[in-house]
Amino acid sequence: MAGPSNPKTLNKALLLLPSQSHFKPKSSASFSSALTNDDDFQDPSPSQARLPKPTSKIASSKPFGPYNSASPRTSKKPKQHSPYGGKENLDVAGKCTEDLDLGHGLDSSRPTKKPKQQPVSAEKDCLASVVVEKSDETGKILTSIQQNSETDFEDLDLCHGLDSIESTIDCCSGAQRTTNQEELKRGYLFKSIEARLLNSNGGFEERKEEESEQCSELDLLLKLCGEEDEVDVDSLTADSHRQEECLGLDNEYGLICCPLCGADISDLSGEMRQVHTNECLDKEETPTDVITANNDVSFQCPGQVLNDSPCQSPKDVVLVSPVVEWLRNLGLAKYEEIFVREEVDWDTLKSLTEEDLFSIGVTALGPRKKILNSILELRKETAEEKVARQDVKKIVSVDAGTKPSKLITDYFICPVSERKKVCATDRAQMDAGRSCSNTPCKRNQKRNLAKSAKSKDIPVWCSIPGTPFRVDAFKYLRRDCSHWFLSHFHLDHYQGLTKSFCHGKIYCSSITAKLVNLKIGIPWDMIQVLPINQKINIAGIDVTCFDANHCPGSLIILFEPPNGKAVLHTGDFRFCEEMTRNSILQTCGVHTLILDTTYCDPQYDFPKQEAVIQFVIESIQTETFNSKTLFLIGSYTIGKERLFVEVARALQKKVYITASKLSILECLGFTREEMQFFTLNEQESQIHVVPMWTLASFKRLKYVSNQYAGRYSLIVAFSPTGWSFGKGKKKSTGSRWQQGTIIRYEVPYSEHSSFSELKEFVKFVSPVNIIPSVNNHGPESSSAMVSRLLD
DNA sequence: GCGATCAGCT
DNA sequence: CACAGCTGATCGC
Repeated sequence: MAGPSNPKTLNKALLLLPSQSHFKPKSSASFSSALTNDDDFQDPSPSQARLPKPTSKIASSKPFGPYNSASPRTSKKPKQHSPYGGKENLDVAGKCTEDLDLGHGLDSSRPTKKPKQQPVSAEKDCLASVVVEKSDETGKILTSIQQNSETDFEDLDLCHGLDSIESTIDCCSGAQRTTNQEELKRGYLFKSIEARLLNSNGGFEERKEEESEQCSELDLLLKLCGEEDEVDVDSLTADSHRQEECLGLDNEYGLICCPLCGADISDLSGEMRQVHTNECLDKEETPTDVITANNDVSFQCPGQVLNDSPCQSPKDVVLVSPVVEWLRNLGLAKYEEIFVREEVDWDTLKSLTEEDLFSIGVTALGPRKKILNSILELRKETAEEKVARQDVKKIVSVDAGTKPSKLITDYFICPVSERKKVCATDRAQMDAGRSCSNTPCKRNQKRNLAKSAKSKDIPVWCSIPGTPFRVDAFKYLRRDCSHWFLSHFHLDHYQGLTKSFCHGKIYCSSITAKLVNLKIGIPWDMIQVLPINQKINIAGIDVTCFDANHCPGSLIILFEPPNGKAVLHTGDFRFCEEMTRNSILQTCGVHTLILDTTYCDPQYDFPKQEAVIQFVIESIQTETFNSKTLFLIGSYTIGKERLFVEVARALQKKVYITASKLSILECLGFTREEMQFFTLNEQESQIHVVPMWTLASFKRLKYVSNQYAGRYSLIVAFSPTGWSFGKGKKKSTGSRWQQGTIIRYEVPYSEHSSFSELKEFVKFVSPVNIIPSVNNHGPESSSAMVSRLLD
């Protein structure tokens, strides 16, 4: 493995852009000359033919805002609230029109929600010291991070008689460290473009080489670490579940055994037992009847003698005793007070989780495990009773066709409170399974097929091996999971999440949490906010989140299950150098990397965001003296904010946003200063932030143009997307399109990693196993992507 | 009538 | 091609 960064690779893209004459912002003269030519495209490119031809329908369309996302063809209802109109406005405006004054700009006296910014713990990481110990005898290198005294020093035992080298992150950051810390202080997202651009010039390159020198020792260490975990290309695409091995716990008081491998799993939480057993099941393909036939459920392993431990007889424990009596039976009378205070009744008791116990004050490991074990028994018994009363066939038919692990799932039953609810989604899935034969409509059959497929196949990149967790898997809601992580608030990741969600807890960043609450209506008590750069424990598994540098609130999540095989899920991310300086990422030793492979192809080697931002700034700057030019900057629901915020900052101009956009921006942790860059008064700015699809076609742009016919004579639109740097557009940093008085730039502003960034990240993480999460249509495409990354 | 979901579209 | 999203139609409750 090479060092954390390769200066040449990093700067290649940056150097590309300024010299591209093709992509240089046109001067005012160029824009003006455009005005004299009324004909269609002046600057055609190979894919021009794909653009829709302008039609005459536009003029006759119903009233809707110039930036309405609806096409003129489909817009039927006049929903106008502002020039932007449309559903987007109604969605949020419906909730907040009263406190949004569309006629005025951003009134500083208006109470604006100002969410606290994410804790800037990356800074802390920069300061964390690194202790590097080197063994002359074994050649083994161990890097351990001292941070918050939470460091696990267990591994240090592996090294003895070592020459200790103490170094700090400084060795890696050098002169840049100060800059980085200052930048971080300004919040994670919006760094000074000026500072960044300075870095992107020669100074940056020189500094990079310097760093490279200084880091050579660290590079060597990392390289050696990498060699310990050599990548086995053959195994890269293997089913991640199969790679999990059963833990052979050596516990002389073994209370509960895995029914498959025989390992003592009494130390694991209920969910972890479920995970363990599921994995054994997947691995060994043990006949399921071993489990299901055993209605009198015990934790006996096949061929094993049941442990006769006194505290594991559920029937003894239950005895219709009240909670206090139950506690006393467990020898945990000292917790009576807590349980009484928290009003834990018998039903509540059965739904308690490890986190609950922690939060009410049962923090000691021993009692906690004892209680959990016993609760598990209680649940099991309740489930048995329920199953005996119910029509078993019905349940079996629902599960028919699912993997054997489904049956094991029932073995380690979910909390009672959750099972009691029959969720809409589950009902839908059950219906889908039942009603195939009685739906004559072709479309219904199709839909049902899709649904039953959905209920079966959870993509490998949504399940975290070794844990009971799912990531961005709301399309695959199932009752066998109660921990649902959401990496960021983009539709393709939260799809399936509705306000009727009742499958457990949602884990996400604070920004995402606000949006999930605001836009979907998920109540706060179903959301757990995850801190950044701080290890926490969820259901017995260490979880650490990092800023993914994708959209605001996006996370990279590190899972460290008890089996020692760490899983790093990138969600959607754009690699940046700061990631390589993160001490936790440097040392966690990733086994499985679930990777955002959106641009996993060498053709996608677009420039750094800073360079693109600078291009847009310069383009606007050259023309802003002309008050009859309207600038449009495309944006997603969330995403691409940095572009227009930096434009506003550099030009010291406000940008116009819609009310709905404002309500979203208010969730994103902008500073008061940054919020001042936005205005709801379209008269106040000639720079407008609009939904991306407004810029998608000239048809729509022409509609905008017509709406502003009196006020603006030229429209310059910036469509920021990584796809502008794709097939047929090689080595171009973007493309320019023109139709009459409308100019559209497709600028390669990407919030996903470029191909070279992906490679660099993979080198840095050095995982044993890679699972592509995008464009992964099966083993073939998956292994193709992986080999490209390792090439 | 409403929410959820899908196909079709950009 | 398809980032991430919008729309109307349809279905079930």
